[in-house]
Amino acid sequence: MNRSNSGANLPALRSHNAALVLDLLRTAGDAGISRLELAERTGLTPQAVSKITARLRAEGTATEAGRRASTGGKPRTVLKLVPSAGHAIGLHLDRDELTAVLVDLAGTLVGVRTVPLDLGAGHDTVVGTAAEQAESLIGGRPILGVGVASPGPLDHHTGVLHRITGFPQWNGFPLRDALAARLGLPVVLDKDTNAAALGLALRGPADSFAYLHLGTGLGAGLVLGGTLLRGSRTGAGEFGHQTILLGGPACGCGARGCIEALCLMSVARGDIAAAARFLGVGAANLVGLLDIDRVLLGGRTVMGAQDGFVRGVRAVLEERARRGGDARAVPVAVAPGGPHAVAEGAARLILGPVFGHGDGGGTRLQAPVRSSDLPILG
Amino acid sequence: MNRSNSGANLPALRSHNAALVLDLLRTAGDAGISRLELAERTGLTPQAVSKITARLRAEGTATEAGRRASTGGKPRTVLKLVPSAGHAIGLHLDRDELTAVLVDLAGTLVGVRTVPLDLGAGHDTVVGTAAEQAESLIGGRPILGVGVASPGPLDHHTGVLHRITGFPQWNGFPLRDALAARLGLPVVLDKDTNAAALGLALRGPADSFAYLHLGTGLGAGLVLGGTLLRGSRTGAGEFGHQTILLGGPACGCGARGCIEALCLMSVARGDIAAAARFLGVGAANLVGLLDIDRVLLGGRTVMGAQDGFVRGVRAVLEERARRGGDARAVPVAVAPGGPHAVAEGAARLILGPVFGHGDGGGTRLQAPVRSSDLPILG
DNA sequence: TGCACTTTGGCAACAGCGTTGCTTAAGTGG
DNA sequence: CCACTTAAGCAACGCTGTTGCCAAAGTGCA
Repeated sequence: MNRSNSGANLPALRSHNAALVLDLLRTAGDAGISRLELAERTGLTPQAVSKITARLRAEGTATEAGRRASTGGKPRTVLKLVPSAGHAIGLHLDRDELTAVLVDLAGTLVGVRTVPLDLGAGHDTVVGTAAEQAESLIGGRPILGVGVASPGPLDHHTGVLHRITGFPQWNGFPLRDALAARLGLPVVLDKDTNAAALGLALRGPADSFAYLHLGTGLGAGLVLGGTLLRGSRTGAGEFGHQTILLGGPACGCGARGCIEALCLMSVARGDIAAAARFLGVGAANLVGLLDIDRVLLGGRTVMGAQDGFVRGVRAVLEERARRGGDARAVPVAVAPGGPHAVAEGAARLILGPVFGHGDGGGTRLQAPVRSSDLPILG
Repeated sequence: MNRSNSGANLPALRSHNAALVLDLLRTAGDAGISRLELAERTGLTPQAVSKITARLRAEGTATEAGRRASTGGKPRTVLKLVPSAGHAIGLHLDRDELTAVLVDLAGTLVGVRTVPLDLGAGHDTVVGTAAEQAESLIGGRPILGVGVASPGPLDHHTGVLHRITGFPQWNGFPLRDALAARLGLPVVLDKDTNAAALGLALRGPADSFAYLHLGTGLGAGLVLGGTLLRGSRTGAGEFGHQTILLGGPACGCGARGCIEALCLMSVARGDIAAAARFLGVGAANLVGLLDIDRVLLGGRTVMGAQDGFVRGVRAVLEERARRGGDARAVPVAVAPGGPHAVAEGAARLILGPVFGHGDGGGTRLQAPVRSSDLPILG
């Protein structure tokens, strides 16, 4: 059950268990999972799992798909998620382009559209373009909702943008509500780095990790204990302006010795190794402070010199591990996912709550979201 | 309900709601709280709250205590927690002394004992002394469990100590199990900074804060979104060895420019203002990265020059807020709680789960903890 | 081929949760 | 004194996961 301040009743109990089972089905993927395995993993009795899966099958969100080999008795029946039982839209609003994706319940990409878009154009133009792209992908399908990833800062709870660097005209604009009104769908807004981290969290097995994004700026998405850390005012992840060199070179933020400034200066000089070392020092600080399992790198600058950045960051973390007497350093890798990773992560803002992850942001999809509320079953 | 991977059944539902109500009763303190207010706060129906509070009253953990003024009808009956319905022991194992406290359900200090203790003495001596101090405080009362706060690093899940700086002989010692076997009570082990932070979390209203402890070393306890962050290997909060001055003075850890080294060197020179500024830079990094609401300072060194440290850290944070255009800087204060704060926080390791906070650590008190399982009600 | 055994999974009855509908208790105000 | 308001409990209820039992569907040996 979610750590919350609200009481739970029978429907909440039911949703919780259904979401848990759905999540295990999702994680199992094409391999599927048997009822008894579900019972072991959830701690529920086999009979309870039978009832829950029967409901899910009746709703169309799960299905039987073959059997396992017998171990001396009746063979186990394999259950799988039916990915087409629900879809979500993910929008990545970047400074110069808009990427829209349609994904199914399993998170599989069903459709993509990318169009150039000047974030400096008027509110109506941007909202209109975003809505058009979303609608063209939907194609009449029932949609759970729309997740939007935007450069920060912004307020995830209210869905309002703040002062985006270089685009002050968006300050205070209620993007979530504007888009929700235009599309008639639930919309959730979050920072691009958070969306990327969320996509990675649902993809991989790492319980705690940091996604470091180095593009025109430097930011981080933090997943701690399986949960995305947004902070009190959706401000968490401001990694670029961590001071690592007191009295160092001036940064655009007004301070000195910020990681971002040091990295970008090195990159501008063409010295990737130096940039990677600065990034590594920041990563080492993160690893120590938060005790994370993994560091993932992304962003256009990193993608332009993947090996150099991974090697440089890894070297700093290995040095740190040696000092601490740890057998193994925290692994470093380039974030998987390709060019639509952020948009796909944005879609996960919608899919997450269906599987019991997070709270669906400011806009609760339902209260609580239960599988029987999937629109397709309406 | 707790974000977990385990299914929930009716007893779990009942425990969850009972814990929620108990927590509201605890928070209300001497002022008490009415049934209808409980219903509003939990989202449960008034009738459900009536049933739950009736059970709690029957068990002895809650009681009626007067009525509020009428607002035109029957006046509300005020309910309060019965603090004496349960007690917990908190032990603070420090390098040179042991503090043991006995607290009641409300967290109120009932008894304290402090004895000198050399952590360098043998395992049996230390465990024996700890057990003796605990037993002398218990005095036949039914006890929920014993929380132990120790210098890190250690593993909170297994209850095993790691390589404590200066006391390598404890490496790998299963302190939790040793003490549990000796006392016949559930024991939970955690780092001293975590215990301190947990005590502060249950005391104040701040949802997210950092407790920075500057004594012989520098560490942090992080509470994010109401939950103590322990990290994957109970390693979170290693704040002292954050690099803030690349290529700076050498630190005992083998790196250069660690906050701890910079702070302690300044303190050694008697330059509290400089130490506070270094601490402030680290705090500013934290505030940006985690978007916390509050910074609290503690530890012997801080307590020796409270004003200097608070002013210095505050100045850095205010400068940071000005740069970011924020109206208000994150507030800084000395952590309240007095000399037994850590031991009291350790006791909260046991009390927390009763009120639905956290998971009770490696040793689950019960599975799940429900109020009817309080030993006193046996 | 037949029978014993193992394992899976559903049916039916059940205890217990919060909810609903209604009644009783205990005040205020004209 | 009576109408009204508000609080809180009783009883019946729907629905949850659980328990006890049984049918289905395999394996393996005689």
